Amino acid sequence: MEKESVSLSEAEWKVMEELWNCGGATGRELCERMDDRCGWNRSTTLTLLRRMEAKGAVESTQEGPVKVFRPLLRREEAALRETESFLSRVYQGSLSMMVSTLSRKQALTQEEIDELYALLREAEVKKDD
Amino acid sequence: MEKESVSLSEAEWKVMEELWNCGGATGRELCERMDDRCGWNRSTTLTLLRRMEAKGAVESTQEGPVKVFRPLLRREEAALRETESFLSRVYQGSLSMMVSTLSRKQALTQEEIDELYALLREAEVKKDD
DNA sequence: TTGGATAGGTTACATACGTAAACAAGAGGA
DNA sequence: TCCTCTTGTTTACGTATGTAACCTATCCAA
Repeated sequence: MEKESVSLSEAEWKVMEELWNCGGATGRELCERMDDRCGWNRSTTLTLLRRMEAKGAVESTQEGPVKVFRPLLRREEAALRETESFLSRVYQGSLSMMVSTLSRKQALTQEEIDELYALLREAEVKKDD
Repeated sequence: MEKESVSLSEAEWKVMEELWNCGGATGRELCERMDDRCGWNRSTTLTLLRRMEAKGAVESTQEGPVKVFRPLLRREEAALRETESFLSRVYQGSLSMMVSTLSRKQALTQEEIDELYALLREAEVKKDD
């Protein structure tokens, strides 16, 4: 329930991804998609959905003969939480240290660099509000 | 042994952090530090070291009466691997998407923005080599 | 009415992780 | 010599995670 404390495992992220993309889907639909995308067995998907409902990441409603699952977490919330935990674990919480590492390892393309410039400019403008 | 496939858990990262900082230390020293920093029991630290040795993240040598542990993974390698896995899990592999999210959530300080600019400039210069 | 498709629930099981108690072996002091 | 401190090893245990088989309730078509 405390959205705060909900954390998603690797596999759960994949399911959430689907849910975020479509807003909500029946168990059936989700099973099919996860099979397509990850080759999961139907049971696997349903088990994950059940666990995710238990931890408050999704909710489900019985609609006639089937269940419809919807995300309870917003993608950005989840991403932000995960990002913070990642940065603190690996880079002492410093985004700059992360980018610096990527740069040193030549892991930045020119495209990314350009996009980042654009983002930074935007971020600065926004600060002036 | 395949450094490629070694992945570190949250707790293991903390131990590696210590090892990276000092280059190597005896079990005793590590137990003390982890107790200081995380309040861990001696056994906890030693168990982690053993598991980490098993997965090839550290090595140990018997030196006289004690063991000395040293990191086998380089910090940057580990950080890079972890970063890639994180980005692909949460942001479809896109660093820009991550920064964009942080920016939208006002999670960037002016200092960070400045540092990032500097890093990007450096990265570009380096590309000209 | 009845047997196969459907949708979902229950149980299972191996591995990973956090955490530590219990145990053993060596070394130095009483 | 014997006890205790130190250092490390073994064993343990609950929870999380990935993965899925098996079971059950329904409902439709033959």
